[in-house]
Amino acid sequence: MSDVFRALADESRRSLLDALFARNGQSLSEMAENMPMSRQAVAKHLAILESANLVSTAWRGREKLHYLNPVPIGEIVRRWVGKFEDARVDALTDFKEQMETSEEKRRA
Amino acid sequence: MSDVFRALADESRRSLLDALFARNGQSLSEMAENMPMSRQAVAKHLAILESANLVSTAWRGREKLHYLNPVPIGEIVRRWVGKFEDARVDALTDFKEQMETSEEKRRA
DNA sequence: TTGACATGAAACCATATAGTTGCATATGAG
DNA sequence: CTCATATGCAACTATATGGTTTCATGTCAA
Repeated sequence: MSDVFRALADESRRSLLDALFARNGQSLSEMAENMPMSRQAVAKHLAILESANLVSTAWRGREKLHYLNPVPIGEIVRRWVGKFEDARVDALTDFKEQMETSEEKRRA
Repeated sequence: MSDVFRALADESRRSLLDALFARNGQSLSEMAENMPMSRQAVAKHLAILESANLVSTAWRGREKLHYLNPVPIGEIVRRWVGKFEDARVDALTDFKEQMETSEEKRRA
């Protein structure tokens, strides 16, 4: 869970996921060509995505192919974030009430 | 967008959001009491959450009250993550096909 | 007014992170 | 076999990050 959020926190890594979304199964070299950094840097990012289970890999000869992970880790994120969305209306209510209370106090 | 993911990347900040989910409208001091770090550290975390628009604040006298932001930033995250979930099945298919191709090649 | 309380701000420190370069290893092609 | 290609690994650097401590400011209450 923590790994997933930390993996997604980096813009370069989100770009890599976008690249795989556009074309799945790319090799490291392929992906590195489209990133403004060294191959080694890209390899590190991909390793982080892999250990967060957002990407899975398969070797084909000397190429390491990268795939968006079929395991729906995204569900975890959605559920966690969704929990706060469910509280949205109540939060707004509480907020407004608080502002009014504050306003009454100020006038008194 | 980037701010949101970076804000959510830290465990302490997710705890603070959880705390506000449990009881909305807490003051800085209140929140700091339940965190294993100094008040100043908590203030920094809350500032980050605020600038990512995940939390909004209102002053009541000398207290600064914190609220889960009614603006549904979560939607952004859900939509971004959801995009990849939509690709889930295709990714799996591509992956399997790739593995089979690879297998045939190996045997050949 | 005075003092206690709530927050803000700044300097500082240790570690984590994102990147680099250089070299080693493994595999496919000729 | 030999060489070019694809990746891995390790050392190193700069900056970002999360935390601390100290001090300043603002507000309520007696």
